[in-house]
Parts: sequence; structure tokens; C-alpha cells
Amino acid sequence: MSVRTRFAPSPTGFLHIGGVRTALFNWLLARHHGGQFLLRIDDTDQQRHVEEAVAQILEGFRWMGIDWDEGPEVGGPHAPYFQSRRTERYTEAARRLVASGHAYRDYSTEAERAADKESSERAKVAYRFRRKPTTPEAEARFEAEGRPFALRFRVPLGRTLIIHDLIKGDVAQKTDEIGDFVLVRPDGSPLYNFASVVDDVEMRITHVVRAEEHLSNTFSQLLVFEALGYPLPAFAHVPYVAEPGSKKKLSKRFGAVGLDHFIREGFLPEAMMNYLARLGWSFDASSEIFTRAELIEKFSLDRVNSSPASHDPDKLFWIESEWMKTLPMERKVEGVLPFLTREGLVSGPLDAPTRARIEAVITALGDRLKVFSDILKLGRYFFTEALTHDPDAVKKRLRKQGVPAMLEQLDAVLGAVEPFDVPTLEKAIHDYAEMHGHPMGQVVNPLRVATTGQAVGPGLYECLAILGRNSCRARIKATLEMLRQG
RNA sequence: GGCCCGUUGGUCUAUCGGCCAGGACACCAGCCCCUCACGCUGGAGAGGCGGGUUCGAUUCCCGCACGGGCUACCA
Repeated sequence: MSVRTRFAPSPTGFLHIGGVRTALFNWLLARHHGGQFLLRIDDTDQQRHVEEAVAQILEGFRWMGIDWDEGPEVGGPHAPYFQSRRTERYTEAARRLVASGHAYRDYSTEAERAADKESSERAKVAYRFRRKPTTPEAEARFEAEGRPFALRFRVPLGRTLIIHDLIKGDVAQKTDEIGDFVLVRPDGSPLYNFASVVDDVEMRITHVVRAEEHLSNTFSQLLVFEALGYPLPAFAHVPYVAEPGSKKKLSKRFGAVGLDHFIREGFLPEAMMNYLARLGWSFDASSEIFTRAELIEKFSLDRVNSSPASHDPDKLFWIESEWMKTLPMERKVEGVLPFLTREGLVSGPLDAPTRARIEAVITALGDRLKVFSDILKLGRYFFTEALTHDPDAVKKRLRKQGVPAMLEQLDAVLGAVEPFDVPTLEKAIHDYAEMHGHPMGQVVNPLRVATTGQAVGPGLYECLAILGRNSCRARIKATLEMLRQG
């Protein structure tokens, strides 16, 4: 039987990286075994703009390269893949449970339950909902009155249930600890513990891989599977993701925890996938970098840690930089372009000279470019004549005795260099420094700040060559003017 | 409150009773060097606490503490 896994996000439109990791584990497991991965939208208590939210979720998965064999947009043999459109199936399953005596109508009111709960608390005993004695006459009367009822599962007492969890190991629970839980609300809508069982069975899910918060509820689900006469899937409960440097659960409040943030910053999907896979999973004692194909080949649930992993932005950044190093120029240009366009630094269709300039800048930046948005932080001055001086750099490199005079001389040197390319520039500036007895740093650094405005950047000769003679000289003039004015 | 899960350096992890506890990120120092980044070399840094079992416990058991979850007509 082929392995079938699923991820069932709520349509909030927000993709928490913890959720993406869970989805990734599901996807990797399915791909590893040559099985199927499905997406199912969990919109049982449906809210606003579901469609837009779903579109956002799908976009996130597509960006990561997590493809789904069945689900929204692609359909499949078990459609629909929206729980809100599957009510008949839940109703039918509920009918069977009632018929077999596993479920019953609960006519209790909220006030009654609250009172029971309170008296349990006062008596210092755990509150569990149990069916109260009733009579056929009372039932008939309620029905005739049209009194609303919820459908509850009759939990059998005195049993011990065991989950053979693929990550957590064997976990046991006594059924006495489980109250009679609601399967269907009075309005006919199903609850998670019921709907997910029905769907997982109908969709032939073989491995339920989901967040650890569902572990306790799995016992209730076990009873539903059993009552419906369904075979059990395998379960694997993935620990939560913690905040950096802590064991506290990573919440939205922490900040950058949405996949959209990393997409917007210009991270690589390969890096994101690599990082998320390694968060709580390892292949061996030393491997860190994995391609998508390697992850598929090497992933297994038994190497997923049973304890929580903290999100580590530094590690993500390092993995990102490793991936960026390997990226071909073509994809770097493609990745960087939206950022340049958005800032108005490049406009219109990409012509050959512009492409050449972008490539030259990317080459010059080298490993300094780690995420695509770095093109703006590190390379902005290559795309605009507007020179913005970093105040600290000006203070450190330009406000020095003799610097303006030296810049005048360097301006002349640049005016005479022919051709205006890296080796020639390098030689000319070396010669200049030597002639005047200056250490290289004392020449190069001021010239860098004068032409780029920044204290750090690619090799100076590369910078000069990309900017071109006219631009360099104009910038030196502007810098000298700026220095004169104070 | 009850029940369940978890606890190795700051972080991700290795170890499936023998450990002088290994690797990676981050950190620190040095080298390279026009700055930064890259790269290279070196360094510091860990088994929550208390009991047991054992010749020997990070590894097995118990308790406590801490973190997390469930206990909902949330998912």
C-alpha cells in the first residue's frame, strides 16, 4: 500500500514556519516512499475570505516546492478537499455511530454543563462529561419540541488506549480520563476529532503526521476509528517549534515567523526547506546541507526528535548563504530583479546593458549577497547616481588631514586611466600609493567612501569599474563639495 | 486541579549502558587582506535537580522542577 500523508491547514492565510515544517515532514515522508501528499483545507468553522487565504497558503507551498497530489486546484479522487463542503460525509458517519450505539443525542444546555463543571471543581474531581440517565419518553418529547442537541461519543470506561506514535513512542491513556466528546454541533457542523477521522479514512491517509498538540486528542480519535470499523493510520506527532534560545513555543508575537516574511526578504526556497527539515530532524552526526532530492532520499520519521527545537535565525541565515553561493547567475539576476524594480532602480523590460550591470554587481558582491534583498542594502549605489554618505564612514575615512587633496589627485588618476578596467585601475592606484608613500588602506578606503558613500563593499577596483569613469569622478566631486560644506 | 509529552554547550544535533560527551551555527582570537564578506587555523562552552538499578549511567526506573499540550459545542 502506498504511503499517503496530508496537511490540513486552517484558511487563515498565515503560514507559520512551524506549520510549514509539519507540512514538509508530511511531504518528505510521502515523497520518500513514492506515495502521495494531499492538502485539505480545514474550514469547519468557516470564516471570511477563505478563498484568498487559501490562495496565499497554496502560494507559500508552491514557493517552497512542496507540491500536492490531491487538494485545492488540483482536485483528486476524494474531492472536495474543503471540509466545509464535506458535511454529508460527516452526517452519514454520525448516523452510523448513532445506529450502532456509539453516539447519542445530548440535549444538555450550556448552563447545565457549566453547573456540573463547577460542582466538580468544588469537589476537586476532574470534570468529564457523561451521559445522564434519560427515558425514551423524555427523548421523544425533546425531539418533538425540536430541542437542539449535540451528538456525543459514548466513551467506554475501563479501557486503556495505546498510541504507537512514530515519534513519541508508545503513549497510553485510560478511557476514564476522556469525557464523552462532541462529534457534531447542534447546527450539524462536525468537530475536528470527528471530521478529521472521517476524512483521513476516506482519503486513505496512511500516516497522520501533525503537531504534538494533537497527541492527547488522538485517543478520542482512536475510539472513533474503532467505532466506525476503520483501520488505524500510523501516527507521528511532531514537537512544537520554540523561540530562539528558549523552550517556549514560537508564537506569532515573536515576529518573523510567517513564511511570507522570508519570501519577501528574498530567501531561497532551497535554503528554507533545508533549514526547516533540519529543525528537529537530523540524518547523521554531521550533515547540514541537503538538496531537495537528498532530503527526499534520506528523510525518515525515526530521526525526528521527540523534543522541541528552537527556531534559530542565525542557522537559517548560514544555510541561506551556503545555498546562495551555489546559485547560478541566471537565478541570482532573476531573484534580485524584483527588489531593484520595486525600488525604481531598474525599470522597464530588462535590456542587455542593464542585465550586464546587474550581473557585474552580483559578481562584485560575491558571497556578500546572502538574501536577494541584500542587493538594496549592499548594492544600491550601483543603480543610482544619488550618493548617500554613511556618516560614520565619512568621519572615519574622509575627515582626515590631507584627504581632500588626495581625492583631487585620485580624481586626476581616474581621469587618465586607460582602459578603465579592474587590472588597470588596480595598477594605477597602486602606483599612486607607492609614489606618495601611502599604505594602500589610506588610499583605498577614502576613495571607497568618496565613490560609494559606504565603508564596506566589494573590492574597490570592481566598484570603480562598474560605476565607470564619469560616475566615479562626479561622485568624487560631490564628495569634495560635501566635505567643503561641513 | 487531572492526564499526556518533553528536558545534551546560547542554538541545531550525535550518542540507541563504556564518554577523555562528537559535529554544525553563533561567539572569541589569529591568519588572509583596500573595507566588509568568504576562506583557513585555534579557543571557550553541555547532559535541569534529587534519588535508585548497574562494575559502569547522558543513555534504564522513580520523584521534583521547568517548558509544552489536552481536559471546549477550537483546530
